[in-house]
Amino acid sequence: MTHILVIDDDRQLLRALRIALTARDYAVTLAQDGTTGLAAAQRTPPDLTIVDLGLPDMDGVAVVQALRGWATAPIIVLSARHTEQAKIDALDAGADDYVTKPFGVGELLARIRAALRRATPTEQAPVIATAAFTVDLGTKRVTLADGTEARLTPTEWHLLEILVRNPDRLITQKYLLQEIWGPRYERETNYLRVHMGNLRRKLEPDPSQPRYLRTDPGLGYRFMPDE
Amino acid sequence: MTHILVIDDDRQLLRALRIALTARDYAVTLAQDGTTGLAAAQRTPPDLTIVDLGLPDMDGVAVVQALRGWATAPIIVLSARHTEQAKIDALDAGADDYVTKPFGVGELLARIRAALRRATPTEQAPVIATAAFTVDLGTKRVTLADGTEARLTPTEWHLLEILVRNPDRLITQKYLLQEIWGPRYERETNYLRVHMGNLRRKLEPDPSQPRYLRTDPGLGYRFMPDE
DNA sequence: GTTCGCCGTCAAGAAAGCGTCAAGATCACG
DNA sequence: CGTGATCTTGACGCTTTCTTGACGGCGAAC
Repeated sequence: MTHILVIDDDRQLLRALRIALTARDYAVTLAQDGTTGLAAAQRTPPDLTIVDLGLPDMDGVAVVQALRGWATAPIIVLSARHTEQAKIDALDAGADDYVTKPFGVGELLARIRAALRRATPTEQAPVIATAAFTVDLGTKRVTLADGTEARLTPTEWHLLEILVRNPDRLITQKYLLQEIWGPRYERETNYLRVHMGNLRRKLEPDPSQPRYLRTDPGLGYRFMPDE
Repeated sequence: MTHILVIDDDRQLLRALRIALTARDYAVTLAQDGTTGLAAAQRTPPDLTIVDLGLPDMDGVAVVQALRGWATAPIIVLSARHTEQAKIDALDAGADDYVTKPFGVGELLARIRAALRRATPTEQAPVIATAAFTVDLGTKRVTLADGTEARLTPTEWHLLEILVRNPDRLITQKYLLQEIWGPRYERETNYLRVHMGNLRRKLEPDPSQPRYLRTDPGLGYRFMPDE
């Protein structure tokens, strides 16, 4: 059954959503603030998350960012704010949709259907192995050839995850920057160079001669698995 | 470059969108009614389509359905209608998002980014093969007949990609210059000669007697596949 | 036969991109 | 409030790539 997590502090809205969603045969989890919501998401990862921007303990955008750190399931943001900048910020933080209150339940359900429809149904094998290191996307760990574990920073992990999920494929600098830092950082190719350098130092057998994390000058980077 | 198709009959809006989108480095195609829009989509499938619900010749929902018949690229619906049922119908027809007029351009751009972000990066990877080299447009790689990989510069790749996507078809110098360097460089045919020469040196079995990258004197170039 | 336009080639200087380093700035945590 | 980890930011050499101008070959027009 499709599992939906709702993070909102409006008890009345929570109740209405619970009824509407369970009636449509969704499994629903409710949370009234950001911290419990994130905890619930980590305990049992939902197939879709609905987040209110106006939470008592933290900003909704922060919740979206935290979720996007490890989850790929769709996120729909609810808000009473109508300002354009709020929408832009939430969407750029990684939200899939933004619905302004008040809204019709029917519309929200339709947007949920739309978001679920395009969600990748196939969670592929989350372990990528090379001769030099092994990446476990499930447990978020990288093990080196000698058995020791590589300690990656959040940014490094994010970078590695994108590359490793698309073996052999060229990932453009623009895409990486947008995905990791947001569209405003499209031109900060400095960031990429620094973090890619750190990543190579931790993973590559010979960091000065990258074997797995290759640069395509002027275009981007790519992860090259063993033959 | 990411390609966006806009189907709308509001000339003023079309103009505004064209300006905003091209400024963000999107390639834009405009259509003023459903039939020409669908034809344009079929001719060169866009990476994202924006459809107005109120078209002169057909209902926007019908356009969405027609597109969804064969295309998987994201669709964003624009509409002045605020009724909930209209939104539900459009979303259930296969639209990815629904934006009600009037809207801010910034918001639309953010929604475009969101839609493109989650678009399946696993779009089918066309591979063009000849006896001398193989071009993989998905991974952006060129392999020579002897199995080695050809290292192309960004400009060379750009040039090759355009030609190879249009086998047997003549591509004018003007088009190539506009596409790669921008409209101001229409007369710099020097650039083409130099880079085409480099490309031939890397790909052609006998660079002085081009077999695949042919010159049509005075007109332009064309890629000629085997047989 | 000459002239003209167009093309391919070459080489040198200019520009841009890359990896690296190190010094602040920022943040999380105790 | 201090500490350590992480991220940002700027600078530096180095290499690759692009631009730019010049040259000669070739064919068509005259």
